[in-house]
Amino acid sequence: MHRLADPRRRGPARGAPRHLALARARRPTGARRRAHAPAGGVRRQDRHRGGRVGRDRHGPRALRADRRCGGRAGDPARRGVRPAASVRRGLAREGARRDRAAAALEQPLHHRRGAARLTSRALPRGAGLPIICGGMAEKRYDPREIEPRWQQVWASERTWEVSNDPAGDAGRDGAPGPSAPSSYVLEMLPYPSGEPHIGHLKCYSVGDAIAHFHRRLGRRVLHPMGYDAFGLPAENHAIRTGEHPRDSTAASISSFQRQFHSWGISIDWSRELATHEPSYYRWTQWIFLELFRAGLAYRKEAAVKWCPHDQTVLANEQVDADGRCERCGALVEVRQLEQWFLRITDYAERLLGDLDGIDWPEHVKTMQRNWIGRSEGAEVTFRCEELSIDYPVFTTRPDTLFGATFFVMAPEHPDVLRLAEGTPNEMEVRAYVNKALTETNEERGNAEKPKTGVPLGRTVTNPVNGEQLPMYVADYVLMEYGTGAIMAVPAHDERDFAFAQAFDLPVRQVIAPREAAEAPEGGGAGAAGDGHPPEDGDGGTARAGDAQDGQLPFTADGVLVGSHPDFDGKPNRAALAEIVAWLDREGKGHASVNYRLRDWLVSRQRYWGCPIPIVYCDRCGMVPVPDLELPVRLPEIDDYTPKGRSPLAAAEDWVATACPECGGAARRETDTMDTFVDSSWYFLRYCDASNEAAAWDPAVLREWMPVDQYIGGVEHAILHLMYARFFCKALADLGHLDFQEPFRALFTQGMVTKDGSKMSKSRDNVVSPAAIVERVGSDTARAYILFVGPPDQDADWADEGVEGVHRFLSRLWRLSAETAERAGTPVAEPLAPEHGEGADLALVRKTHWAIDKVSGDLRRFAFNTAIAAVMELLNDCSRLREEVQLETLRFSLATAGSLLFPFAPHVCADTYSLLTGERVWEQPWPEADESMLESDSYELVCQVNGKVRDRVRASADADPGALGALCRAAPNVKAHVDGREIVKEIVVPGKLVNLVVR
RNA sequence: GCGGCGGUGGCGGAACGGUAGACGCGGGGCCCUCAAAAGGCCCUGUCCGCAAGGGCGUGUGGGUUCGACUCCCACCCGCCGCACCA
Repeated sequence: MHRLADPRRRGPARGAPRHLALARARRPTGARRRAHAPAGGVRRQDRHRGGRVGRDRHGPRALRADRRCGGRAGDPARRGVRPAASVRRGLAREGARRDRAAAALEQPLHHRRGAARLTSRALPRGAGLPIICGGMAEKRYDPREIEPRWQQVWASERTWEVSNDPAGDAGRDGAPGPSAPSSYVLEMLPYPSGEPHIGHLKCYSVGDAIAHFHRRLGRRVLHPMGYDAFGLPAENHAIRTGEHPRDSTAASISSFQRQFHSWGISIDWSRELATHEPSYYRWTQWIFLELFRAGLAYRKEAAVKWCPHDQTVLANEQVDADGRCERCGALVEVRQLEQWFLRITDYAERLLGDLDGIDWPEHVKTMQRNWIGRSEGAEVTFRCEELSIDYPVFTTRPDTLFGATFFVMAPEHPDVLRLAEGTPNEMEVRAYVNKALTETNEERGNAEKPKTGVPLGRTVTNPVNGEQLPMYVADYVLMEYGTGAIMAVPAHDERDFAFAQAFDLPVRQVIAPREAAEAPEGGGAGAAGDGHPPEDGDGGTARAGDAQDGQLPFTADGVLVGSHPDFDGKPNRAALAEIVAWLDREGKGHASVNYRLRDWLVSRQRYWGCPIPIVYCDRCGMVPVPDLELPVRLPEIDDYTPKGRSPLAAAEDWVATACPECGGAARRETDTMDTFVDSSWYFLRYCDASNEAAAWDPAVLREWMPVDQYIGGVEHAILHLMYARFFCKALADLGHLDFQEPFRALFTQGMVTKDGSKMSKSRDNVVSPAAIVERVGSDTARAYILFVGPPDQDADWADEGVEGVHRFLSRLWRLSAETAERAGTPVAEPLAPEHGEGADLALVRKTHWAIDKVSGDLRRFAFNTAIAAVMELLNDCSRLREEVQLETLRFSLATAGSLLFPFAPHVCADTYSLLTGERVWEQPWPEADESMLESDSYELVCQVNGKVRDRVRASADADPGALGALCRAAPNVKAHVDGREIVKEIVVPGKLVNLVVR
């Protein structure tokens, strides 16, 4: 229920010395107060101001006790009934809070008396005496005063903290009861490098709006924050400047903390974490070992992507389409190295299938599906008789097996040199392989490039017909996909066709377009051209160099020809399944599914990352560090310069250790983990952030997980989101979690651009959030960024638009403050005449309309239209201010503040408090009165042949016949009908009437 | 090439198949002022018209419908992701 009474409802006048409370509530702040601030107050503030990660935290229990001492014991009954006493108490509390908050503020003392009290807060620091006109002070919206004041309240009261025990928060004001549903609202944790940018502001503005909305819908909301603190930028900075990554990271983290506070984001700071703290990465290491023990983390030598600039290997996902390092842009090389991998491919099928059950944007799901790249087909074995080696190949087109005319292997294929050995082509093959391996992805990975390759001088047997196919090595075949070898069917594959043309190889068509195949013998269907399809047997073989009149390669579906009597004439899709079954029976192949997804390479030869907790012992091999010895701490080193091996190798004392199994001399693993490992489980840790005995307590996780709403940029659509999903599934399989998907719903916010292009230092178009907040306040900045357009789309930053939103907030504050002053005592339930009529009714209706509109818009992330609706409401308040009763105005303005609170919390907390004496965040979300959403008459649109010709007033309960008559009678309708025959009359009650005339 | 998203005033953007352009910016006019800032009021898709009113308008061309920004088909343009994936 909406706490604010609809002014139409009359209640008994509240007695009570509210004015006393008011006087305290309004007591202006002053610099002198700081000196006299109660010790308790100061202590509380200090506890929060630093906010350094890893500081001593006071547990929830201590916190609750603290609060009770303040006489704020629970009052569950408050939600239902609202005795006047509670109003008084609330206001008294407000006064005390303001006193406490005052300590941080600098206000000239002479602003502290009498009629100027509102003004005193409103004037900028250092301004002279307020301008008094007609006994009423001019009011001015001053976010620089308002925002810190409310931030202080939220910080000192730890307003946004939630306990893991559903009963644990029951004592606090506005807190939902123990039976309240929980809600986990999470924005992707920031990477602390430098200062927050405007994209952070957008992301956290979206998340905060959702968090506030959920809270006020009565849910217990978990809304935590942390820092993804390991990573290359901090390390590269260290290489340049010598500053320890820990120091530059700490500086950046405190800058993020400061700004998050100044933005007024409602964060539960008691759960703050940073992934570089031993108390966190201890559990990252534990998870790694769990995966290791389960065989999901393993070492293997492989051709891996190597960044020559960062001197480290990269995950496939960290190499962009041009073959460049995602971080530094250097061209990536391929190296054969032994590295750590996580077996994400084991989860490919589930990662794909489970996408169907989560509420994510379609384009993100699509990206993940593409990335997993599932292909169904068959694995078929080709045998090289000379060397007696079987070569399985994967194909999605086993229906074209009879059209295979050659066989190609990737240059990286381990057998290539062996196959060529002793053949006349040996030297040529060697040269080709060397060249291919040193080429960049960019040079090699271009489909437009002419096909190159070298014959291996060997053949393999096509299992379906025993034919000998010449073998080639060519760089268009990739080692990473399938088996690194393919059967080539030039007639039905564009790449094979191009290769066949370049090497003048046979092309044999085995699938013909349906219509051509069905055409009578010798008929001029022409689709397959002369000589195609072949009559019988293999008459369809031609040289690729022959004229093909553009018919080949033919990659569409059709019917089989020239294959095998059992299959010829059948549609290829049907034949495909039969051929696979036949291969299976004959032991020559079997159905198979292939994925583009590769295992996740997680080791990095860098310093600033989580150490891999493995020890190498000559006797025992790879030995995991025992759980009790975790964390394996990152050692101190002096030289971060990349040398192609991990900088940790230089820390000799650290590397040398005893084998946990045999006690003998052993060496530590010196690689660190990819930072994406750190961020693949942080959302679990928030739930139980101070647990020192385990990464989490599964019972606690049950309370919060999975995340109800996850928010972040699309740039993480593949990497982070895929890895986090993988971790959940793997940890669930190991019995540590009882859910499969970490993020029930996902929202991806668009970029913030300036003048249409991405903000960047080189373009010199960076808008700094700190500067904006300094100039116009965080409410304006946050509301603007949500107002400028749909949050999932890119938004262009325009300073003029910011001014517009600032004007809006100014008007809201000013009108509210004036109204509050005019009305005198703030009342939680503004009283007004029993009924409304005229302007009062209109404004009350508009208010309920706004409640309905904003509620609906919030549910669908349409923040821009939600804010627009409040603007409309305020415009009406402003327009009707002289015509409506004071209580109506108070009701509408308070509601406006209530609805806008999720987007502009400080100013709304302020106006709501001025008008009602209440704290808006403790109020339930308003509910629209259905009966106020429709009026008893409306404007009926009158159309003739679909064109609007007139508008008339219609009564809401008029029946369709009456509406038709009303329309026909409308003057301008008459003019357009003009004696013509009305052939049809469409009546849409509540909307319009359309007359069809001839 | 494949997949996804989008194309509406001078600009950002609104519109369950039912009054296209909410809200904001920008622009114009006026009020307040000695003046300005701030604020307030009015106008603002386009063309014709003194007006009433009318014509034209949501990338293009078709279609469905009493009625289409919205649904269907074909195309053009832009952005994003993937791409020699067998």
